[in-house]
Amino acid sequence: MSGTTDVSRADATRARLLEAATGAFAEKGFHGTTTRDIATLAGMSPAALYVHHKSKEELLYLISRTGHERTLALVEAAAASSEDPVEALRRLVHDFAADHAVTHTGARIVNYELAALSPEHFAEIRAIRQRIDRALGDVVERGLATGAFDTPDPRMAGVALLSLGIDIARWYRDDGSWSPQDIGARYAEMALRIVGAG
Amino acid sequence: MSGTTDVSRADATRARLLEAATGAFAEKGFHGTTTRDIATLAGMSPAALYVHHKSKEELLYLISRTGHERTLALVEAAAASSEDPVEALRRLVHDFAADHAVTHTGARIVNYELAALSPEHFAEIRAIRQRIDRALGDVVERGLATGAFDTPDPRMAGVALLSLGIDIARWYRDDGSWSPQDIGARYAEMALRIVGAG
DNA sequence: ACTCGCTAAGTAAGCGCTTAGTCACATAGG
DNA sequence: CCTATGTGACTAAGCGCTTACTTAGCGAGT
Repeated sequence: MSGTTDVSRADATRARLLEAATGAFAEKGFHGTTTRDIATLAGMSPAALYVHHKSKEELLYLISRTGHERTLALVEAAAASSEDPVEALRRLVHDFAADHAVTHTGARIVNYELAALSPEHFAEIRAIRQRIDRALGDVVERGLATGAFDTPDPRMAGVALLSLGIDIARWYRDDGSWSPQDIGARYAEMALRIVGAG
Repeated sequence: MSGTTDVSRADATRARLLEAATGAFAEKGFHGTTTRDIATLAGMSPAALYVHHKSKEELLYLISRTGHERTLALVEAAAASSEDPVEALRRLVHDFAADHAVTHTGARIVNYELAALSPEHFAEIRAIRQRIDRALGDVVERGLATGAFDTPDPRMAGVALLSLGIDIARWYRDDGSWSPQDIGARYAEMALRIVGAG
């Protein structure tokens, strides 16, 4: 009982530190954030960070890996959600865009702080990104194969679709007038126009 | 004459420092770049930077302002290049996308290092960005007014068009297989599909 | 029941190092 | 001699991270 309590308390502290790091990295970038910033945001002393994590870079890696894995799961689920390429792509772009809006702080780190990762961590993350690209590319190819899509350069269209979603992390603000669901729905329609479905 | 020579030599040195800073900021970010990185890249001693520039932030500001002014000029020229909204938008997106590919190092700083600017410099830059947004928005509105475009949410379509171009700065590599002209042409076609022209 | 030693969580202080920026001085052209 | 250009040596401040230490809760031995 008490053991369990201790473990969950430690986990909560780790999570607080990760949340603090996410906010700070998203706002000021990895190199613009100090370990004191993170500790202060989490309401702890600078040394507490090192009780729970090996280094500042490890915090970045954990945030980046978690975010990438969530996105990969979301994209693969959407790709497999329907036999119909139109419906699969609609859901993929909808969920991808809405997720980038909801988790825009994390998504900012995921997409714009890759260069601050260690070479080993970067290699691991890059592999996940390639799986995301492939899942999207497969849906586009399915649509071309069935004749549902019509685009002169499918690979470039795929890059553009990803850009649309990723860039949301750059411009989205919580106090804006568009909800993540609005954005997801509109972006899904734009995506279908881009690939010539309709 | 010799006075002129001296001035142009100084200008060349300033330009070398700006180029070095552009490369370093684009690769490692403003906070991840040291003044020694910049000076070394420019082939000078660390102190030489301060002969020609007030601070590291001033370098960022100069790079950012120059880049934004170039983009604004390009966008306004494209918007005014044709009475036909379809042709104006085609040229705008083509030039915007191709320029982000050609100048991707500078464009990366322009779009992803805004938070590192001083508050005063940021305010100035933001004003330029708003003029860019407005120029694009005007073209989209013209297309809607003439019935050439058809889109349920023109403001969101405008944001998406900008995202398409801006995100090129994130993924474009000089050794890739697509030329800036290829990208510009394909992206212009995708843009017209997004706004429902066609 | 009650110490005792063990462990995990957390901190105050500060180490070794790097940072942006400064300054006295050297050099060269006029 | 004067000004513009550039440098090596320097400084104050801030960085990531470590260390020595405190505190609190736990099971084991008696």
